Amino acid sequence: MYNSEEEFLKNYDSSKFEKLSLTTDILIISIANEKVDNYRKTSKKNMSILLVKRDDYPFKDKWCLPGGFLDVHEDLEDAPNRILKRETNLDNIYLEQLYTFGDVHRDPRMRIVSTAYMALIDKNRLNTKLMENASWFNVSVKEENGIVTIILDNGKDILKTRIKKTLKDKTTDRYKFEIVENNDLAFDHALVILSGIERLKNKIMYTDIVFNMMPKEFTLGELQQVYEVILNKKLLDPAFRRIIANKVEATDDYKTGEGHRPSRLFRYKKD
Amino acid sequence: MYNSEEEFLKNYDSSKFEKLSLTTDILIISIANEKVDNYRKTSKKNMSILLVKRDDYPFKDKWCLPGGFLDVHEDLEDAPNRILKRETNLDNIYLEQLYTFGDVHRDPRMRIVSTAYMALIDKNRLNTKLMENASWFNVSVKEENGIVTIILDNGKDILKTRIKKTLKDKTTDRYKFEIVENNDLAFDHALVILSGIERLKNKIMYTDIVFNMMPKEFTLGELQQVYEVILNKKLLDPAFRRIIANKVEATDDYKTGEGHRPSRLFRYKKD
DNA sequence: CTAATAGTGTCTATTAGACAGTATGTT
DNA sequence: AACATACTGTCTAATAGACACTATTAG
Repeated sequence: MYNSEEEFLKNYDSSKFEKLSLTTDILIISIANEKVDNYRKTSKKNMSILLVKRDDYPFKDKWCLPGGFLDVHEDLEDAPNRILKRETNLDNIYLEQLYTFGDVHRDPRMRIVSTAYMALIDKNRLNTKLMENASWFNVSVKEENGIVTIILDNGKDILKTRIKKTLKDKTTDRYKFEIVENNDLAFDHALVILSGIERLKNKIMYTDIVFNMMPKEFTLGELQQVYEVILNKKLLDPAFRRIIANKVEATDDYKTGEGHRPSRLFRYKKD
Repeated sequence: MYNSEEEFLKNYDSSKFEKLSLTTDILIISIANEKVDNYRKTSKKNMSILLVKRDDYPFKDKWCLPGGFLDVHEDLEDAPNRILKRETNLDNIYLEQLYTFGDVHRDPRMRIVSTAYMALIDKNRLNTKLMENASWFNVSVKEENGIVTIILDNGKDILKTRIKKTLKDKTTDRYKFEIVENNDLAFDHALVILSGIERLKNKIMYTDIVFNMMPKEFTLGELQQVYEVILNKKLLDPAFRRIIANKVEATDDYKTGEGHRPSRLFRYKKD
């Protein structure tokens, strides 16, 4: 054969294995505020994700996650960052690899493996209009008897998916997801959405990732609401404040004009 | 353009995007027993991983993780299972996707993206000889000042790698790994090894994955040793027994002939 | 004044950490 | 008998859950 690595590489024929395409899909998660008519009540918070309406086959007119093909000359992580820049015009977005999906028939066109990422953003940072065909959808998740129902709502369209969730194995915390009902989401993107939501939920209590979705300054009530939206349950005030006490620092300002006692503004403590 | 999905798919030209190769690397982790000369002492346990010596370029004569190319006609998960079967002759091995590595220059031959998996096995299940060139290496990990030193030892070769570990971001628990020193491991496999070890370490306290590495019956002392090897620290007996109390059930048998009081045998409680 | 949220004190229950003690088979 | 490990009791510290109370503004 060859006598050195250089010689080997010079003669290497990369075509001997059949190649395939790799794409990236990105679940961009943020928090939406919904005004409530009662002037005293605080605005309701929702988890919201960015979807794009497909204007071409396959899955024409269905909604899907922003994504695209990995260029052969870019690092794997560069692809989601490039797409995030395109969709939001922002740099330095929190990005985390979620999972790589690679079933043979997940794309009807051809064999495509896709690495899914999750990005968290603070909507206040957005400084340009969304791309055409893109839209924020409020997310609501319900779980009953091992079936997760996800409802996505952008004010015009309401998308509904149901996913069966079963433990892969008693020894682990990993689930097998199977789409039971899905009409409006393209590809297997419902699975990516659920993976991301669960990842966020799991991590919120032992990391500081929420702060990637918060504005510079916020009240503890607002922060608690975000935790509650993500965890999908109410928290007790004193317990919550104990948990986040050493993650935040008080500013000298208050949020006033809310029809009730003003709330102190805090910021994320970085040191 | 096209008027239906069928028509679109019939005319789809999959060659318009440059394709690439995808491989799988598998970190197979198990527990090794090391006999101690003092007849009273219990045998020492080690974490051990399976490596393969490369007999071809690139990285000829270096050690690497078992792996291989993903076939265009198999699901992504099938590739690691196929390789596990080849290397161990076992089915139903605990397998978990770790991470997808895709830097442009991670393979000197060409652009290759690799999805890494972690497999956990109980060595007692092994019923055939290892493949030629394959060998179990005992693992020892030390962390000092953000530098992780991994030493792998199979009784003949001693491989040493040092990896710099820095938090990607204060808000998260994800680290950036950079290889600082590495002579004997091929590709970026040192990173895969560290990712897997850390994943196992993180999960051991809140899942039951250890039991994938345990024989059918074991003493609590043995089980505790495995926890200690993975966590890299001593545990207090009463605390340990509290934690695993409801995961195991006692058998009627004892392990005798050990030069000290016999220990009851337990098994994993599956219900 | 009142509705609505802000913010705190404190009791209790649960869990983790630590240490010391007793038990028992092998040589 | 002595060694090494098996196994348990109990005290203490730390943390989480629960409830009740006080504080403060816009209207």
